[in-house]
Amino acid sequence: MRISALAAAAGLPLATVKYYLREGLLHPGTSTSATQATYDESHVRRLRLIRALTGAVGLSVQQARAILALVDDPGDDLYATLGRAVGSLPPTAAEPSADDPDPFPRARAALEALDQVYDPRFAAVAQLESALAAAEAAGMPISEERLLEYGRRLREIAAFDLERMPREPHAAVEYTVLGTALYEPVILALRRLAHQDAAARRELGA
Amino acid sequence: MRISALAAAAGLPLATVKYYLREGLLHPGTSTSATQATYDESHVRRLRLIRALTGAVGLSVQQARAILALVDDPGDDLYATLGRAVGSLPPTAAEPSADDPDPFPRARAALEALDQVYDPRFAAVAQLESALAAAEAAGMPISEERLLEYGRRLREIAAFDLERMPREPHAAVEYTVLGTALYEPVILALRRLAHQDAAARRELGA
DNA sequence: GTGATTGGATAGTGTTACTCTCCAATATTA
DNA sequence: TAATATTGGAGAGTAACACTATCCAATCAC
Repeated sequence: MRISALAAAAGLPLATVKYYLREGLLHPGTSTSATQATYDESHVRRLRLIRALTGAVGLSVQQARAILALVDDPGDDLYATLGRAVGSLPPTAAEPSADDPDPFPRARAALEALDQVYDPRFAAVAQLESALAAAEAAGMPISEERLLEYGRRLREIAAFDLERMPREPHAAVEYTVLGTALYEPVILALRRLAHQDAAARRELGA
Repeated sequence: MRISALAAAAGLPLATVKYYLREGLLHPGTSTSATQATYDESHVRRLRLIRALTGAVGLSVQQARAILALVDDPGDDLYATLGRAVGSLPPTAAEPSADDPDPFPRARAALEALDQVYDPRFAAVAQLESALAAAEAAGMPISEERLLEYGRRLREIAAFDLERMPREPHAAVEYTVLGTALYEPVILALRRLAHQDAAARRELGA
């Protein structure tokens, strides 16, 4: 398959495929001469994955590259790889000042209340802190009761996810990293729809 | 309070405050002369809300304006207002072609399986469809089992949210719209942390 | 052999979220 | 009161981003 066929197969403009190639999101094809290279199914699949990440998940090209790099070439430590993956997912929280003895007080309290591991190096901790701080600044702080409720339900979801993780290490990383990213929009949409469903039932029932 | 004091109180550059004023996110102060106006606490609070929405929630200025307009001036129909609010939240899904008899097959099937209302006019339906399609395109389709599990947990969360909705209509709209937007980053962070917690426990336990 | 296509590079485009500069009209301060 | 600073308002400038377009000589396909 030449490049124009690849673009057609993925339903993308040729210029865009060249762009992804240039940006290193898509691995090069096999050169057959100075002005020719061939591409295969793996390139088509990769383009679909790139579009899923930059489209529905809403990643920037940079962030998508970081995630893809992790999937392509994971470390042997799932925990650390997952940490790095989460770090390259939005929202990107600001780095804490290095000398702050307690840079994430809200997140630490939350995790203690939930009886979960608190590791300030993990990017999601900073994300949680800034999300809690934002809710607070906006005049809608999250009560401990709400936090416990959310935390409990999400731990149930996470347990479900973990149960279904493939055994084989490379597949496990791919599943975990992509599952974190790809299923998040589904989760948000489902919550919004659950709200709508509840509101509709209330409207009709009252 | 003059504009520079307002900017200082909100911790923002003066130019940025002027920008939000120009863009209509922040209501004007009370003019006291041709080159003077005064601002009060409501302006400080509004700036904090704007930053929460554009920062942690990740809205664009356009999207934040749409959300704020809804909070300022909601219709009397909570269901419809919630629908409009969700429509202005990311991710923005493409409009379906008007003549398609079944524009959201995956979302429809999902909602039927969950025994929830299916209303194709609701923006979250399109969002769910594109999220499911993206997961599928990326080679990680969501099984019905997973959908049921996620849907059930998120309905529990939504029920909790609804229980705590204020009775007074204006407050209810504000709670619903801002709660949808502001708590989403918290939910994502909690899921990521639950994964991390589970992975850490497994690492140590094994 | 001739016109189309290729890989590769460079430059241009439209959008977004600020940020800067300027201005004359006021305020504040000395 | 005179010198200095600040204000509201408008316009232009900027940096990042995700493409998109143009160009080129080398090579294909017919």
